[in-house]
Amino acid sequence: MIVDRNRTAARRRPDTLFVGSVEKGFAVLHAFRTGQRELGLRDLSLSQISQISGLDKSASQRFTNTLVELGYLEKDQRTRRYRPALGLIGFYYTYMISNPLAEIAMPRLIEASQAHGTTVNLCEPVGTDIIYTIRVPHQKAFFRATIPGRRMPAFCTAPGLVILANRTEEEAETILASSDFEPMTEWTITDPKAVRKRIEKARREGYCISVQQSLTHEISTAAPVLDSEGRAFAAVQVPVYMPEWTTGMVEEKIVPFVIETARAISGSYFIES
Amino acid sequence: MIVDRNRTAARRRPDTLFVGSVEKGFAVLHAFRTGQRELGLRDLSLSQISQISGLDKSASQRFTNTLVELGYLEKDQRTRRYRPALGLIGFYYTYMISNPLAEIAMPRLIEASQAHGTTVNLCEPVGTDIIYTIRVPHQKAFFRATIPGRRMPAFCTAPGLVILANRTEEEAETILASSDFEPMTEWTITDPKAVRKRIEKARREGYCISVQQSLTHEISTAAPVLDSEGRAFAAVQVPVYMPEWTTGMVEEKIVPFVIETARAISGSYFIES
DNA sequence: CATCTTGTATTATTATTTAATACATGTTGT
DNA sequence: ACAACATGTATTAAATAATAATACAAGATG
Repeated sequence: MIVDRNRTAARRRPDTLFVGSVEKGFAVLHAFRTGQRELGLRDLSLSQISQISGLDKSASQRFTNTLVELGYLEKDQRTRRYRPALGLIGFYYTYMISNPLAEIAMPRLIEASQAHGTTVNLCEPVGTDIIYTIRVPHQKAFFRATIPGRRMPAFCTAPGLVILANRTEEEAETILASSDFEPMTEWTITDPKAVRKRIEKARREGYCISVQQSLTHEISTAAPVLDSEGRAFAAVQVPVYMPEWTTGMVEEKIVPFVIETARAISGSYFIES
Repeated sequence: MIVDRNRTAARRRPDTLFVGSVEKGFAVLHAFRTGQRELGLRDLSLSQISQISGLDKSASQRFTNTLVELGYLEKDQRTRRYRPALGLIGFYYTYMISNPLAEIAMPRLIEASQAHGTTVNLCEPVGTDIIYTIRVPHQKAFFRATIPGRRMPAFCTAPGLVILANRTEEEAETILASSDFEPMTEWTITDPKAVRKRIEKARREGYCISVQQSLTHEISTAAPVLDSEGRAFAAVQVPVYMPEWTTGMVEEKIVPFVIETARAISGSYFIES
């Protein structure tokens, strides 16, 4: 994330209610996600933070120092490198505890996971991406794929497609228009036409199965969580792995309870609000 | 969290590398945790944010606006109230993905959960508290008790005590000295002498069982994750509930695999570093 | 051992944040 | 239904607090 230095100029009216220092602080934290994803680095030096965040050396220094003092970064005195600190995870709790969807979904996801012996996840859409908000892990998997908060493009994931399928035509098109269609695996379908066909299929069938679209060996199944108008605002997702599983087995054993779980959450949420 | 307005004066040397605006931004986010815990509020009005954070009206306005623009808060245009937004949960991922302990622990926790049919958690210490960093849920429980990022006082939780038991005398004393010994349930042991006895017991036995100390009906079992010097830097914890479980059953069925899982994580971590 | 890169500390400058204020909108009680 | 109050929003002059330049120290590299 490169901070827009001329934010005020770029906006219609200079936003005097926007505190740039806050954005810059987050830009530093954000550098760690980028650094991990693009360079595979767990910790970053000051100059790396500077490069990735786009902040100059002095700014990196000040914001990094600030974040260390606040407990959101920690510094290895030996290597002089920084890494995310424990203070960060409190924000997950803050979000979840005030999230009515999570409260309703959690027991249902746990129940489904236990009853069917698989991992069961909840996803919520953000821009062109989906985020895994709740994970109830049940098999070992790639470490990345077991952590809540992971972000994936909507266009190549079952939960993303199933949410797009249950939005208005315009909404879906807007999201697709700003998607980058970068492949995640060698099997990722990146042709926009093919992606649209998958969305149509998901709309007709009420669920979506993705094979190795975002992770090798993974068969991902998802069904939408709908509000009272039938608009998707979340998805239940279950991953299983090849070669133990085939799409045939998934259709028989996984699809029904994924749909059922998503429907149960939709129903409870409807009553709540 | 009340922001120290005279931070520079309060510190030995005025810290020119500390950006106060960042702290204030986090103070606003922090207000939501406090608001939820102390007032049970899911969303907050501007004036509530102002009251809880200690920032004045203007500051609350600016920082709240900023956080909304950055996607860390969302505003209900109807009620004009704010609540934590999805952007926040990315920080959990950022922390976890760069955390070697988590990577080692995750598959072991999943395995243990599956093998023994219980929830299995990992906790890390912060100041006088412990934080649940990984949760592998397996039974339904209080919603709060299923969310990673939850913070609890060390003195009244099995993982907290078992970590204190495997620190130096001074370290443990320092932490206890700044603990507030506020009871969490009507059975919480708050007498410092009794707490020290529990720590000694945990040190001798290598594990700790807590009955209804932080949550009613909960029997909590924990064992320490140790570094090569024998210092605890995390704990494996398993909660079960009364009356289905008794301490006798826990000693027989739970304790052995909690110790075993913690030991396995310690061992792998040792090899890694 | 010299050269380069990276991290740390200090400062004058000014741009950004600030707090006061005024206005708009909503809420409450009689 | 209206008045009185509380709360939210927008604007601005003033000055503090953040900034970026610079110098120095400490490692890394060849």
